[in-house]
Amino acid sequence: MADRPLPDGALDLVATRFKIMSEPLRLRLLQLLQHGERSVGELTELCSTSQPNVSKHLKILQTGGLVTRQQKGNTVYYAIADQSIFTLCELVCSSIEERLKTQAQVFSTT
Amino acid sequence: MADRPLPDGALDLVATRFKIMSEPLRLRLLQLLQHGERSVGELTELCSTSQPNVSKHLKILQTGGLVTRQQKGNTVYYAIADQSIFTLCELVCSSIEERLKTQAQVFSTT
DNA sequence: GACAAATATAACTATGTCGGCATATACTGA
DNA sequence: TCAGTATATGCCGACATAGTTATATTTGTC
Repeated sequence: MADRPLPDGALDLVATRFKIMSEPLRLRLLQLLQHGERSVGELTELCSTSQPNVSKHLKILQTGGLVTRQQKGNTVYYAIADQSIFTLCELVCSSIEERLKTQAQVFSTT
Repeated sequence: MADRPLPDGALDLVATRFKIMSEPLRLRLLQLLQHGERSVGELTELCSTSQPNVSKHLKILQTGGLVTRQQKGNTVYYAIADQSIFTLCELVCSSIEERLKTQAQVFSTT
């Protein structure tokens, strides 16, 4: 609720965070990790895309601090690093839902 | 708090919203509109970029439903359509802040 | 050490996006 | 109607990004 404008350099940081979350596959990965860590192999199976592609996106998520990486023996497990991610998604979902409802009403002029 | 996963097609919609908010200039425009409508000319002056560029980004914001457009005579006023935008930004800011603090602690091993 | 499995990286292509410039459109007033 | 102002659009070049394929790297097993 603080009314301070975003600090000057902060705009870029915030934009970067949003950009990381602006790819459907990355959102899907986050969603798959929501209830616990998963290996790259598991994620690849669940995403119907190539393993290199999954690795690349996981790296982006990790670099952005959204996900943590832990190696156990031969396999690597990724996990959510920041639960606020899901709050963001819920907020956006609600906003979109409301907008679509409003748009829909335009057509139901009884 | 609902624990339902995002509906299937929703991922793309959410990603699209995040993508719209992933450009510094667009965030800047939203910030400038936070306390009331502004004309394209005003926004252009405050953004140190070209007027066509501002118009283009405003169109993207409008198409995404983040901003409304109202024409009064010769000038066009844009305004925030969805206040939840700022909640998103604050959440991201807090998250980044916390992460940076954590990273900073690594260096202060007294 | 040799092999197999899991993950990461590199090189490439195709597509998307930003910003600038020129220009078109819309409105106002004389 | 003509000039002037405000905004939008089209085109272009530079650059970033997603996905694929091939390959490298790491780890565990024999």
